[in-house]
Amino acid sequence: MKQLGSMTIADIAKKAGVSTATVSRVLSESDKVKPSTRTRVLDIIEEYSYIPNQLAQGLAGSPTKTIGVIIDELSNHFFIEIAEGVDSILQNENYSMQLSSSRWIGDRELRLTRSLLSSRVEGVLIAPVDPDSPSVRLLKKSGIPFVVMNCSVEDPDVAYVSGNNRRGGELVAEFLNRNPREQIILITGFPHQSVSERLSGFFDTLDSAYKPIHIRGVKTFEDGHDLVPLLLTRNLIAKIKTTLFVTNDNVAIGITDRLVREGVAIPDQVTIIGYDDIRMSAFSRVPLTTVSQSMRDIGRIAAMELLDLIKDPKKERPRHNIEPRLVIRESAVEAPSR
Amino acid sequence: MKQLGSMTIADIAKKAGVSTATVSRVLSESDKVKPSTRTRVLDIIEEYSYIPNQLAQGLAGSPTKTIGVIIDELSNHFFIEIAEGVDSILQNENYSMQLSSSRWIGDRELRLTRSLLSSRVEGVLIAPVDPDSPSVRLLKKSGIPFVVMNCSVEDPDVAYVSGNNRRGGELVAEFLNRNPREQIILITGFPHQSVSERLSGFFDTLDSAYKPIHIRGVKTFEDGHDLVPLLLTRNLIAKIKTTLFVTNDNVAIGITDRLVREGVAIPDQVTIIGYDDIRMSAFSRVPLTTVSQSMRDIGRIAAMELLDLIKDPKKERPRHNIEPRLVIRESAVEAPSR
DNA sequence: CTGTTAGCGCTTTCAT
DNA sequence: ATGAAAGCGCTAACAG
Repeated sequence: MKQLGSMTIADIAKKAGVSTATVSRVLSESDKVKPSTRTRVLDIIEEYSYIPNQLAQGLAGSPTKTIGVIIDELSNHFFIEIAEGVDSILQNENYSMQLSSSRWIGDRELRLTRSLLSSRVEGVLIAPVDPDSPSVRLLKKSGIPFVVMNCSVEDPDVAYVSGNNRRGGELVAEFLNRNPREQIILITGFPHQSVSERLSGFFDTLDSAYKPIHIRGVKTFEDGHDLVPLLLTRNLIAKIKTTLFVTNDNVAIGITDRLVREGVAIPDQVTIIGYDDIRMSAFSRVPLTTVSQSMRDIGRIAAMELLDLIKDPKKERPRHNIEPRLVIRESAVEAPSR
Repeated sequence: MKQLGSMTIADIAKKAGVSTATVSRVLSESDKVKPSTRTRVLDIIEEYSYIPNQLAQGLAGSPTKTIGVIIDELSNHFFIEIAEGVDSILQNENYSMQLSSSRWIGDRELRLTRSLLSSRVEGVLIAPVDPDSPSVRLLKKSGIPFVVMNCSVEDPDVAYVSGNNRRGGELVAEFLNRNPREQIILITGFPHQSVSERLSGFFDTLDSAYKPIHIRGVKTFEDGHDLVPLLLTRNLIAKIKTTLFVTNDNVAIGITDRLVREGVAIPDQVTIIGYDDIRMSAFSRVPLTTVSQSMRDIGRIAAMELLDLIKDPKKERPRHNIEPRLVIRESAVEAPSR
């Protein structure tokens, strides 16, 4: 017996005493096959556990039933939750997802995009490093259906699903205006459109008396952890009543943990507001007050829209801005104490 | 100009005034091309942003440079950390990974496996629902290089990388023997080989005076959360000094959080020991004492072994049992109080 | 160094 | 209802 995987449709055809065309027909569920021969073929297929070669199928023109998904980080719960949302939709439609991570590297993102195009996925979902990145331009040029996640794109010809980041920033500023503090420190990680939007909403709304300090490049749990000593010595957050607005829950959780270890009182002395509301945020050292934008929804909506676009490519490009809301937990509470 | 993606090697060949073979050669970096024609071809490729069709390449025999990865859950940090480890290795070797989740459903796992085989990945990494699942048998039959993760397999012909789960269970039991408590409750989720092994190591080592209660089917953060009221009323854990051994950190974190909310003192009244040491465990409501088995290492080692296996398919199948260690944090401390 | 050509495994008219 | 045959886009001998 031939090695599994090297068996071809021709082998099956021969054993069943039919032509390859017929085998192909039973494979594609086409009903134009006499039931008796159909079952005969199916039996042979079963007997030899024959698996059709997807490459050949794709090349010969049948749809690959695969969509590509590119996210920025595997190790960031934010993106994983998006991927879950996507997965949950695709599974119903019997599509499979090809997931990969750009690691925030534009070049890698472009390579991944090329690779997806070249493997003839039917569509792609991408959370790009930049809304105007080469990969997005490539996708547009390619004509393949795609939707951008976690970015809003100017170009009306590209579909996207994003949180309303400006609004999120405003929510935080409003909270701060209601609950004044002596000092505000902004902590951000990768420079990304979503972050700038959050900040611009934030600054436009914040009482102008505030002069927030801005610390950049803080990207991970560990970075957050390591930042705390600096905050303590340089920004005197143990003396000055401070609010930390951290534009990424992962980092906020790291900071919170270290702050607790250092004996800083949260939220009395230091108040922390995160962004994203990843699942962990409710369970962290001090449950995190944060801006919630359901990532699962972003993933789900993006996937549904993509599927629609695949069915009808000339459909108008949908553009979603999911409304965020501020979830108050323990790290920063509404204090009518003024 | 042709639509990007429908452009073929023949089009490029014609425009460059060479044969398809030559274009193919410059594509494959083969050095047997005169530099001048090489650059000419490259220019044309650039100009039209031609991307070769991977399906055709694969069909025609060139390696796909892709490996398939099947995990049980996307939403479980345990598996994500494995995937990260895998990704970190593959990226260096310029392989890409096709990641998908079985959702603990054997049938889905089998479908995914079939799909991977049928798309001619060069190898697969799988964390199977069961070490003896149909997918593993299929993989073996297929002759494709693969390594099982998070399971140990009897069959000496299959490679695996797993934690030493028995030993992990022993570590917990030893801790309990050293730090006696009035009541022990075992909390497990999906029935899985890794869990049974943990339990058997645990029971074999635990002082026989203990009669642990066993609660099954607790699978997620939320499940853990929701279990607490029951523990309180049915098992009186607020009265009886209890240790909870939870074989999955996700669940342990959920339980811990709820316990804190309910005002139960950890670790004085209730002590919690988890398993896995996912990254979050250090940052959770009460930092978790847990059995650590570096998942990133499991992923990394599995990926390296797979790559080796791809290079030399007749190589002996490696079998790794990663040694675990107990990480003491705040949810259960070593108490010389006896 | 480069071109010709025969497949790779499957789908899909077009006949029958 | 089924078969024959022409591709799908690319690679890999084999010639030259």
